[in-house]
Amino acid sequence: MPEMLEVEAYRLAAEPVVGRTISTVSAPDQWYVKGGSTPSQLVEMLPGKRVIAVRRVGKLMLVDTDGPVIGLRYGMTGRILVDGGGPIDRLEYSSDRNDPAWDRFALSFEGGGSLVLRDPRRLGGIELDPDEDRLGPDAGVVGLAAFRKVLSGSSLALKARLLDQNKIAGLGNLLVDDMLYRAAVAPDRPVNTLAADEVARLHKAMRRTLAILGRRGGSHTGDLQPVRMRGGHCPKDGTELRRGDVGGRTTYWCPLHQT
DNA sequence: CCGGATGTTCACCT
DNA sequence: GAGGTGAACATCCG
Repeated sequence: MPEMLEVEAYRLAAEPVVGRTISTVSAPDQWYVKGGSTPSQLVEMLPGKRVIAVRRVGKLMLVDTDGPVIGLRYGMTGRILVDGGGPIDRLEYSSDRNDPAWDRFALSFEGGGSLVLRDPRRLGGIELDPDEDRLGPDAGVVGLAAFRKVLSGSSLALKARLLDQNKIAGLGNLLVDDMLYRAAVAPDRPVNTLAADEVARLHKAMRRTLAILGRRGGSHTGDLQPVRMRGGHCPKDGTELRRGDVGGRTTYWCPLHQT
């Protein structure tokens, strides 16, 4: 997905629909509607409801209404279109084509305008009243003390724990690799071997990574991104990067300075 | 043609 | 329960 930086861009783009009233709903894909709801329930329940706010926790976007909360997940290739336009035209690993056949969910509003979720690979989803409590604290706001709790009581690999949305919400594959690169910590370190100063370094690196990549324009603008390939070299010291599977995801890191 | 890509969930192991 | 693995979803790119 879009990781949290992209979802935040989507959230911002959706702000203009706050205050509008939903007129019609399109949910053509049953598989895309999660959490035990059915497309027909959405189509019945949402028209007439007014949008109160658009929020985000981690990678989950939440549209508050005076009825149910609408939860939007973007998977890896989901984009938002608001009143016909989108904040991100080109998405890494998605399609440059722009086929309305990939519209998995759409709201139309009284007086005009729309909010559309366009998702080629269909990895995202819609859920009414999603359980927000299952998510860990948002990576953008979590403080050092809470972050220490995230990284405690487990022998799991560091990267696997950082990707666990129930422990800390918002980080994806690219953001984690870049923050670990900056923090100079190896992704396969068991969480319970991290020293207190390393955890502090990770927290600082996470915040810097989010700020810098946010400014640059997204999760794909990390320092590791240009060399994220077989045979890539560390921008810091020129060492050939290691490539491996950590936490079930392809991972690149520098074997020299990330320890 | 094949493998792999910003993700999540579920089944099935140990 | 914790943790690992592989499959599933569908499309594009090298």
